[in-house]
This record gives sequence, structure tokens and C-alpha cells, in this order.
Amino acid sequence: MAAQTQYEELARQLSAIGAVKREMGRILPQDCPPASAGVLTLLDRHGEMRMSYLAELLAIDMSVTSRHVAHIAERGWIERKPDPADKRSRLLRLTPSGKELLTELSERYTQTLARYLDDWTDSDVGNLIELLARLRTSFGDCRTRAHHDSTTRTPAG
Amino acid sequence: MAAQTQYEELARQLSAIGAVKREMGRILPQDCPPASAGVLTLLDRHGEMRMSYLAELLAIDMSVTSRHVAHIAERGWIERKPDPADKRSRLLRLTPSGKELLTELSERYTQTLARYLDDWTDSDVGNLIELLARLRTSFGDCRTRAHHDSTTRTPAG
DNA sequence: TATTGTTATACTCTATAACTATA
DNA sequence: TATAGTTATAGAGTATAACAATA
Repeated sequence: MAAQTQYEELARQLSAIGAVKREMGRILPQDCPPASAGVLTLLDRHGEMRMSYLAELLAIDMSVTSRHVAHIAERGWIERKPDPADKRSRLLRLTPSGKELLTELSERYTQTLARYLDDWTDSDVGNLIELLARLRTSFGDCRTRAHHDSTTRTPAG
Repeated sequence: MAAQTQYEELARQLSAIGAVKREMGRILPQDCPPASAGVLTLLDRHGEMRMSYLAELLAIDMSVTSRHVAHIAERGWIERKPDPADKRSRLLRLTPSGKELLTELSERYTQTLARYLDDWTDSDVGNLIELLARLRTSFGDCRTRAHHDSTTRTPAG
């Protein structure tokens, strides 16, 4: 358990980290907004999957996932095949073109972070990665356990 | 200097941390979106300030800052006084109503984090805070040093 | 001429609800 | 009846550009 002032400070840091995320988004190629890059990265790591599982990995609603997937499918970066086991489902898979784009994305991310984080040690970066991953785990699947009463917000963004 | 795979993983974690930010946003009171909470927190910590300085602290464009400030001013949480030293400027300051709201926000943030992070030690939370703060520092003022060539995006979100 | 702040417009991201097709 | 996915609509956040007032 941590002190109250620590929780307040963590909330503040999380609120402010958006500036870093926006800067990372600025280095992406035309036609590839940050959300598209996120989808492509997950498909690369986890392989072929269904929409519903992708939405779960992204921790966003499937309606939003559907739009992101449509965007990258229209550009030929993924293909959507019917699922032989369930005709309601579609299986998503990277195309060669999508894999090429991922290589480009990886280079840009790496170059940018190497530039900004030039005085960070391997261990520093590793610690941050580990703590961010643990933070996400601690929050679990936020969407499903969300509580909606009259005094709290259900924001769109 | 860190390895390339670490940079890729860090980019991935930063992309995914949005889920945590959204969950934190869900616990805010009606009428107080996350951006408003961020403005109020900064005014509380740094005291009376001008629009331009607030925009710098938020690391967002002043046009956006202006909208956020208008939102919280309309609700009586801050007051905007003319700056006697520069008639173009307006000085922003929390009202008693705004300070009351901040107390409520602090309680909600603390309760939420205490619940999700119940197995985190004081040291864990401290490390994460420190690394996030350092990350923001390493990125510096992202907006002013942004480079805009034909192959990169200038996203709105 | 440069700077402070506001407003108009556009784009990204997300959520809810209504809908179709299939299980 | 329930689930997978799509589409329509709305709201939040941000950036660029044009503008008014002042330095």
C-alpha cells in the first residue's frame, strides 16, 4: 500500500503521459494513425485472431475495433477471412504489405526512442516496461468490470 | 542505450496504457472530463498563472487550453482576471468551488488506485512515478521541437 | 511586427445503441 | 435467446488557421 500523496502524483503522471504518446504518434507514416499501428503490432505478436479477441487485447469496444480493422484492411495491410468454425466470425491476418509496414514502424519507433532516451540505461527502460505492464495487469480488463452509477462518468474519449 | 526490442516493447506499452487512463477517467464526476481535472490539478499545484504557461505545462496547443479553461470557468471552478501587467493576458485562479471539487477528485483518484494497486508497495508506486516523470522530461517539450516533413503525420488526437 | 488569447474547422479515438447474420 | 460483427450517432481531445486586441 502506498501513501495518498503518491496516488495523487501517479494520477497526475498518468494524465500527463499523453504528451509522450502524442509525440510518438507524430512520427508514424501517413495513413497509419496510432490505433492502426497498435492493431498491426498485436496481430504480429499474437498471430491470426478473431475480432472479439483483438478487441479484448486492445481493451476497447468491438465497435471501435471494427473501425480500426476496416481502416487497415482497406489499405491492404491485413486480410479478413471467414472463420470455418463460426460463420459469424472473421479471422484477421497480416499481409506481406502489412509486415513491410510493421518493419517501417519498428524502425521509426526505435529511432525516436533512441534519440529521446539516449541517457537511459537498458535497466531503466526495462524497469519502466515492467511497471507499465504490471500497471495494466493490476487494472485488469477495465471495460468489463466498469461500474456505472449516477455519480460517475462514462466518457466517450 | 537500450536494445531495439526494448524500444519496441516500450512503444507497445505506451500505446496500451490508454486503457488505464480511460478507466481513471470513468471515475470522475459528471461535468468534469479528464482534461478539466488536469487543468484544476495544475492550477492547484502551481498557483495563479497565465493561459500560455498553462498550455506549456499541459503540453497542448493554447487553442485547446482555451477551450478547457472556458469549460471550467463556466462552471465556476476558476476565475479569469485581467493581467495588470499585460492587457492581452488573463490570470487563472481556482475558486473555493474549484478547491472543493479538487478535494473530491483527490479522494476518487486515491480510492481507485488503492483498490487496483492493493498489492503494490510504496516503493513500486514511487518507481513508476519517477520513471514516468523522467520519461516526460526526456521527451522535453514535444510540441515545439516537432519536425513536420511530408512523410510524417500531424495527428489531431 | 510579434504575441496573447479566442473561435472555426477538421481529424482521431472511444462508447452506446440499433441492426444483421449466425450459433 | 445469445453472440459476432457492423454501422450510425454522439462526445471528448487535439491541431491548424484565421482573427482581434494589445505589446
